[in-house]
Amino acid sequence: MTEGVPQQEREAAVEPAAGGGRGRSSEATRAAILRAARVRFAADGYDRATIRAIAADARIDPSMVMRYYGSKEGLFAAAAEFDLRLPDLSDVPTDRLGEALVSYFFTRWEGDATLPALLRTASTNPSGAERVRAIFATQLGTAVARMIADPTEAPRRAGLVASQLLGVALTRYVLRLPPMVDISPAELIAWLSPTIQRYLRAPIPG
Amino acid sequence: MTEGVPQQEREAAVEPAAGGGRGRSSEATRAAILRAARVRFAADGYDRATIRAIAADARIDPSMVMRYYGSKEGLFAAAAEFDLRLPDLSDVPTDRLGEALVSYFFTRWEGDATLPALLRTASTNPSGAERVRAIFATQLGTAVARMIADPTEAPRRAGLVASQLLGVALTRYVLRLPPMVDISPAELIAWLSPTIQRYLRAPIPG
DNA sequence: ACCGTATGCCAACGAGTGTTGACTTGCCAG
DNA sequence: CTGGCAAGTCAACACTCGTTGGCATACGGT
Repeated sequence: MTEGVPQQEREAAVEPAAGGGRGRSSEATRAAILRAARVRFAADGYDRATIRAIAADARIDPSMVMRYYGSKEGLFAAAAEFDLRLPDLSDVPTDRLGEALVSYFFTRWEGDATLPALLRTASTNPSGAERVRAIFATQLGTAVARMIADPTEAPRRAGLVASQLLGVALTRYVLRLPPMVDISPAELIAWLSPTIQRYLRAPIPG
Repeated sequence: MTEGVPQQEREAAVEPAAGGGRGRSSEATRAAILRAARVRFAADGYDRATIRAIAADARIDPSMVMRYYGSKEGLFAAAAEFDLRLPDLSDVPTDRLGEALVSYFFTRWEGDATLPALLRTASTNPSGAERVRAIFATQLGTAVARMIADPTEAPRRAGLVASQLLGVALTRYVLRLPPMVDISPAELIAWLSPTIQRYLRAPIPG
């Protein structure tokens, strides 16, 4: 009763015959494993997501996971390849950067369970936490740096932005606090935009 | 190399002889177990914190944990007994409620590792998540209800407040994003107070 | 002195984990 | 047709986990 994913209906549709020339379909199984791994890691986190369960979802033997990805850590590393895909916001008026960033993050997350997976894992797994640190330092940090005048303020402002956005992801997708689940994305965007806007552009308080 | 707590120096000082009348010191061991459990759960989360490790920290046999707390779930339930201890803010001017709440949460968290433990656990353990939901629905929800005019808005506003405050706890104490770790509590309070103030008191946007 | 009882330890069980190696199957080149 | 090779299966190993029951020990009351 602690399962995150129903046991039935695993890997419904598979590619009939992947393109390539030689070698039957090793790339297809590789992809199937990765897909199943993403779902399981997302639902259960690193520790509770077992290789056996992932293999069962992908309808292959657990040993194939080892053959293709070396170890559970290796599989997770491949599954958690994560690109925020932050768009270019250079033509957004500076007083609407907050709204643009919040709106984008929502369109990105509502259909992709990778971020909750990352949060779930990073909470208990040191290498998962390191990965989140790297993602936000490089991707969000550099994006924020382009939005502000003094680049030395970028890390601090990016940290504040992350604290609010990850807080929403945590309460809405992971903890599932009812008020945060029930609220509509539009209303949430309206509430959050001024916050992010201030973290990005307001003068440093003191 | 995945250990959260160094193996040495476990349970340094123990009460020489707890007060009571009969029965040597069962209450002392009970407390020692609970203390060690809090540390381990805080550092490692529910899954990675093993009963054997907790028992070793408390310098007793794993079976004693079962005797006193029935099961690992029971131990966690006892260890995660969590009271936000929100103070009475009824005499705070309404335009400084945000600052008061943020300041309080900081004095509460900086010396107490229970909240990170709860977050770490709730991320992967369903009953842990349920506990967080209950805590914030009852404790924070009712506190917020007393701060606003229309009580029907309380859950939504409390959810928003939780998203920011838990986001800070997550990024500062669990993920340890460098910018959020390095920033001083005073500066963090200055940044966060307007956010919380708005979530508490601003008219609903639309 | 004795005994009941609470306190604690020890060894073990059963289940589940990641991981490994040897075996079987089916395809394509020669 | 035949040999080689990649894809996949199977059973098992070594380990750790939560949990259990039996056994030792030392206290307090009588």
